[in-house]
Amino acid sequence: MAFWLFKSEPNTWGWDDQVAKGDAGEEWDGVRNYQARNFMREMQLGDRGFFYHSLKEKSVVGIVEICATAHPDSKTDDPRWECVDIKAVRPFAKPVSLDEIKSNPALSEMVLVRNSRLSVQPVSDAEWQEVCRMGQTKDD
DNA sequence: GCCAACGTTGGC
DNA sequence: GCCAACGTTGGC
Repeated sequence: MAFWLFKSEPNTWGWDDQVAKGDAGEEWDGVRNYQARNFMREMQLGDRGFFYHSLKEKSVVGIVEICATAHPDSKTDDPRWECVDIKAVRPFAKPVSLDEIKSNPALSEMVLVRNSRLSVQPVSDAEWQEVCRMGQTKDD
């Protein structure tokens, strides 16, 4: 299984919106960046991801699961853009802030630290485990 | 609200 | 195909 990170502005599409969609999940639409799209094409059913709030919060707030693999983005007619569907799995007991991630040497190579602008990112196994530990949340 | 970093666009 | 100009993102 692979791990990912999805970034969103909470006032546009936040964790609470994602939870409201339940197990049906929702398209991760609106991505207009080739790197991010290519990562979504690699995603498999059952892969897990972090849900990250940018701007004021700057924290990983929960865990999501891929519930549909890449398909055309319904919000555009441009065939270049695809997206996956994700559903909320569980919130973090304790949100993990960007500051905490940056100050943890084990996470210094995270894409979130290296390239803060990429909205869909891969996360390594070790990083996944570490951030889950910091968030005091089991991924099962 | 500013600005640095990055990606995209379009003229040549 | 290069590169300058521009727009967007997101941390500060």
